[in-house]
Amino acid sequence: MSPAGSSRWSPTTEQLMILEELYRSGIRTPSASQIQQITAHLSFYGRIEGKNVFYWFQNHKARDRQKLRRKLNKQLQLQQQQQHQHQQLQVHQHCQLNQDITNPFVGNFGYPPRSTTQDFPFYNSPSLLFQGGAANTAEQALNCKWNVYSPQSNLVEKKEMTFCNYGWTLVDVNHQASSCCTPPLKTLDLFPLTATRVKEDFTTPPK
Amino acid sequence: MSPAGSSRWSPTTEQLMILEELYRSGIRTPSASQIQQITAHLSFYGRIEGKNVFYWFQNHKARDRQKLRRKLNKQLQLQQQQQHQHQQLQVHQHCQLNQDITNPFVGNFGYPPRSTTQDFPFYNSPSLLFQGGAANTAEQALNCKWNVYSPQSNLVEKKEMTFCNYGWTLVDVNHQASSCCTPPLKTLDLFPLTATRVKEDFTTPPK
DNA sequence: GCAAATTAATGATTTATTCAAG
DNA sequence: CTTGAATAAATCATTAATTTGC
Repeated sequence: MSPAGSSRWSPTTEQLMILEELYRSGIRTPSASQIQQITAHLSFYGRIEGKNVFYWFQNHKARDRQKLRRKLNKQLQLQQQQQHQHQQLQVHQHCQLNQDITNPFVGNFGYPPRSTTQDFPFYNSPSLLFQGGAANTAEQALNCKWNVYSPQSNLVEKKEMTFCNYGWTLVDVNHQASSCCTPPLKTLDLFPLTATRVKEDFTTPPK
Repeated sequence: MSPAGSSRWSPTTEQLMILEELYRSGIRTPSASQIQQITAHLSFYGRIEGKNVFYWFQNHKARDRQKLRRKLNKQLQLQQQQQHQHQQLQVHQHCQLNQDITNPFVGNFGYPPRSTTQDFPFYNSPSLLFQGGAANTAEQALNCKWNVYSPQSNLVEKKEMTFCNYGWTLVDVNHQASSCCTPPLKTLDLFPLTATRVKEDFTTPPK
């Protein structure tokens, strides 16, 4: 398939399933640390990098919106056609609606309140300096260490995660408050493999 | 001004002058390594990070295009007004020009041929791990070392630059072909402090 | 069945827009 | 009002599906 590494990443089925599960569970714009965790987790199922995760969510979100827009446009067109018929029947006057039906940008979808997150977005963000340990496929108790370089503080922070109980646990390495949106030393429920919540409709109301 | 570091970067006058000089000299979308070099250079004049340089060029380019577009639009509007007057005088017929004057996207500005550069763009790119040396303001012979982490090769490459003869020289650290657009071991002319070329018009013809 | 040729999906970049600090 | 920062939209480019002729 990929002789000596093809040019672009192709998600494996398992990776894709997990990504979609995360998306369904509400994740849209994962923070840098979330991306790190997701990447670490998914790298168990095949080659993957943080930027792939970043791009995946960006694209998936965008194309979701796109799909919704098109659907709404069709509905609008239908509605207007019906209105038109009505008008022809009722013989009514000038109704030069200035709504551009062909313009795909109709719905003003509710952007989430611009994140005041302290977590810098991925592309400003730490590069992941894996120090091995992730490729250790022999052991069941996987452990994943990496460094996070914060260009803001100019510091390198050590990170570590352990795979246990069929889930990843973040290990507190240097006991300092991680100043991250997710509290440290807690089992992150990023990977609800026991998926119960399947919200197919994520049409959060705009504004 | 900035008690313990204000939230966003403000370029110093010198930094700004150099950035503008670089821009005038033709740089629009600096590669990762260019950003590193520029950042290293400018950090001599004040606190600065790679992302600042990245954003600066992005914004400057965008707002330049914006300015040009507005100018062209005004010209077009004037032209059309004049045409309109002509038409009224010459009493001529249907001339429903389908050019949308209000549409700000008029000029098809010549995007540079999509970079086939091997150099990954900045946000996929190395974070700059400065290892000190840049703050050594006492000595005239400045030396600047840093590491470049490539998420693609998962390798960390050592880099080094030395300030001498009123310019920066890239030092070849590990003797491997840097596989970078600029040949190593050569004085980079990124900072033409002896600026002679002042091309105010960068209207490269489209396509 | 099976490749070459087309088309559809989708990963990766770049540009446009928006927000808010100063 | 200017402009650094962040995000969304548009675009490009490559891979996968699918069709087509044999």
